[in-house]
Amino acid sequence: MKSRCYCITLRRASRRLTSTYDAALEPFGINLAQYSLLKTVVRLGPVSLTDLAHTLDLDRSTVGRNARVMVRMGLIAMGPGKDQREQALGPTARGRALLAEATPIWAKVQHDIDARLGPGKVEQLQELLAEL
Amino acid sequence: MKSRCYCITLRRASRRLTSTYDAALEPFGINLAQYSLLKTVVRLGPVSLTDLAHTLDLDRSTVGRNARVMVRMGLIAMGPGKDQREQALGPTARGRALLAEATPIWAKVQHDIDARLGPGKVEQLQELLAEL
DNA sequence: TCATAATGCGGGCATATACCCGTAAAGCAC
DNA sequence: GTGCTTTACGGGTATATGCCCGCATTATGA
Repeated sequence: MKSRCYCITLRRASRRLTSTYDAALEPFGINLAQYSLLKTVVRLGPVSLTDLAHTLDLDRSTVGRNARVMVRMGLIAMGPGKDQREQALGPTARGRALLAEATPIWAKVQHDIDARLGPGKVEQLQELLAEL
Repeated sequence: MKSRCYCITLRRASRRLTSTYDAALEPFGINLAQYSLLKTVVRLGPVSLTDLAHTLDLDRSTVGRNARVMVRMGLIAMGPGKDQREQALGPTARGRALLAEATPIWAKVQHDIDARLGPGKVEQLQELLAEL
């Protein structure tokens, strides 16, 4: 139980919290990682895989594969980029709509966490995590 | 960058910290998840997959697969359990030896984190993570 | 005792994630 | 302009992780 390994504690918390978000997003047919990807794609407009990966702090190949799944879902579209080699990712209409629908639920999860931890705690947590 | 999603922040921190531990353990040919599994198997002696999964707060099938990799590595052995259906996992001599070798390095990583965050911060972080 | 329920696993399926290698395209240096 | 380097990807390989289903075994209750 009480593994003193900081990393194990962190990983466990990450899994648990992820599943909370996943459960909340489940009615929309997406999970947290996909929600995050979709939101970023909407925010950055047409964006290359490399830039997206950099923004999300994920490996490019990871983003590429995850994006492909969402292309299959019809939430994201891949078009030609500035180059012959570059892919430009953008949201589809359905992607935008889904994001708009899901965001209030996501916000509720965030709010619930705020409420559970109490004022200032989330900021404290974010700061500590940033220092890691 | 500043994704305000608490979960994304947490996941990112988890990935980053994991890669720190992974890098430190790399000379031993194992990663953090494997180190954690090995340590728990050593601690619990002969233990079933189900109990191990419960202790690690992981899905049983995940533990089963991860353990299989370590059986291939010769660090863990699977034997008959109390039942016909139960598998008993235990460390091999090599597994024990590797754990003993790797633990000081793991401790150094922990210590470095302590030093980086400053006194009390780690406890604070652990508490916050536990409340999630 | 016998049928039903619970337990312990394995395997299939899917996502998430990273690293490495190869290919194609673009940039640069001379 | 030719050749080397950098950039952008795709695909292969591997681990991590969870869920569901099916099978075998054990426990339970009528």
